[in-house]
Amino acid sequence: MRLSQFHLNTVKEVPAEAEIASHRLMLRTGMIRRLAAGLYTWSPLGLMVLRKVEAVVREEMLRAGAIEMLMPSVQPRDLWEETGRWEKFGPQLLKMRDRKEQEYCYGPTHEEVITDFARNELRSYKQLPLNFFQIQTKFRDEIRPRFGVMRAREFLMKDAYSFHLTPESLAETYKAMYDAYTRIFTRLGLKFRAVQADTGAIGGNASHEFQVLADAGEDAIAFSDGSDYAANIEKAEAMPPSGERPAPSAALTRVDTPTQKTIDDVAAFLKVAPSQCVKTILVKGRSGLVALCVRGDHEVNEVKAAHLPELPDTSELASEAEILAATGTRPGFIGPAGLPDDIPVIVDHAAAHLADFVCGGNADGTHYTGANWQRDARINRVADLRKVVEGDPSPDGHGTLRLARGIEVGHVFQLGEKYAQAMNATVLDDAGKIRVMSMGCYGIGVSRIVAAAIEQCHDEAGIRWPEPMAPWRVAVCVINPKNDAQVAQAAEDLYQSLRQQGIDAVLDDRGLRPGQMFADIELLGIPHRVVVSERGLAAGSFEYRSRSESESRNLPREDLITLLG
RNA sequence: CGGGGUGUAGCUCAGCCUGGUAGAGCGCUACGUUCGGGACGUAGAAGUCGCAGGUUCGAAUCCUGUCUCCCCGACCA
Repeated sequence: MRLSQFHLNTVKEVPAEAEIASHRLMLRTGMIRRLAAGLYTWSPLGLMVLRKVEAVVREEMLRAGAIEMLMPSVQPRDLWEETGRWEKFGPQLLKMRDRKEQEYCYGPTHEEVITDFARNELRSYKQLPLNFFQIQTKFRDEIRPRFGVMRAREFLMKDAYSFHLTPESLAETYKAMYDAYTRIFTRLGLKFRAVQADTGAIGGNASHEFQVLADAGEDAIAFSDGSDYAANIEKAEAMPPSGERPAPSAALTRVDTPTQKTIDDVAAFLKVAPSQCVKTILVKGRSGLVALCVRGDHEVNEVKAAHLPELPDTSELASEAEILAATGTRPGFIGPAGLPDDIPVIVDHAAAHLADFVCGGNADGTHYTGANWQRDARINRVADLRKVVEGDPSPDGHGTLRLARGIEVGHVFQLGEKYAQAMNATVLDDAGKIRVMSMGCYGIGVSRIVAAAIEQCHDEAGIRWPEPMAPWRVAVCVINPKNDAQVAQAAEDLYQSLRQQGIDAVLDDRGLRPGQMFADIELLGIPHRVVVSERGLAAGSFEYRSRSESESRNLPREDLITLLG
């Protein structure tokens, strides 16, 4: 490619609301342009990168035995009614009507369509297992799109869906996908972790997320420093403290805490550690309110709470009015001691291990000190309710947990029979018996990978692409081609011979001043730069500089080609 | 969904409080000088001030409505 014939439009300024590096750099390089909230146009430059990612994903999927197909982005309502997701998916599902008033949605995912395809196509266990994948645009009407293509509404996704007769076969493909994902992210040159993930409302046996490590990540992940244990913080198990709970030694005493509503305020006011306090949160249960108790220095893990039999799949905080009606007091002064009998008290392991603790007094402006379980406060159930924190023991018994931020770029999932059952996707087994198929699904956020890579690989000057993702591997820059036909010709020759050797090179023949040209090439993150100038020509060499090095070196043509080849 | 902002030239923004017919920087066009780290000079093109209504002699500016986009919150008592 010659840049003089390409469309490149780099800019110096970006809107103040572009907060994170990847968003800013994608705008500055012109890779993307915003069309509306969460909708972006990929410019020719941006598309080159997107296609490179896509190519790696496709190659590895094919290598792992998956087969590609393409499904419609617009999907009819009745399919979604079959799985109950027309309602259940919520407002993220973009719904629309056609001229006949038929209802459709823009596909946020394709389980329904593929399952429909499979039930029509597949008749016999002999056809299984099969793993179909597609790479296409999907749409989710996010509450708050942000960070450019990181959390866009429309995005490019690779989704694979596998079909099996047995759980063993599913597990096998799951493993193959896990390995393929590991290869994909490794090939792309990203620092990532595969972490255990919550299977959520879908259930199923196993699920892993692939997280690119970056401070701007929206997910928190926990990993052990003594083993390869890693999990999304939603999933990471908190181990119960060892040993017996200490015996009570203090008397239950009501103290005035007129304005102290938060744990930090109460702890500071009473001069105790937050870890000696019990935090009580009232949520809406399946019937009536439910009290969740964690230690003051811990936080409730919503996802774990949602697994409690007392709570619906998505729990919600009780409103102040509901709390007042149920307990006669306001948020900030709720505690397990003396709570009305009809409110179940569910206590986290760590909180249940406390003795002589501080908790809300169930009367405005008061707390208790010296509270003790059983003697003063009821426990209906002890459970793992909290988010793990740095320094917690690893659940696998090896090492302690550390926390990091991650960007979820891939997710593998054993769905089991959920969708196949709902949509009656069956085959005959070797005994001629009708069997519901087992399914797995495996997603990769292709467009998100582009942003995640920039998040991980950039510096002051711009992007520093891992080679497999760079729009071009090598930029040949010409200094003052108009003044010297020999220089222009030498650059042209070099460019041609690089191309002939299969080296992915671009010729910057725009005739810009050097400073401007170099700044652009660095902003774009081209891994290798070669400068062709009168000076170098006279010396019989080319000036080479790697994007990751601050010094350039002069190389004769042959050495240069060897280096780049 | 709640709160707060925002919308002015292709882009990034100022002007609005205190009403008098629109500005800067970048970018763009032409010419000249310059030419190895985002050059300089001269001249120029370019905006129904988001939209609708109102107040006023007069509205980018004040009022009402509406839309857009952004930020924060929507679970830590």
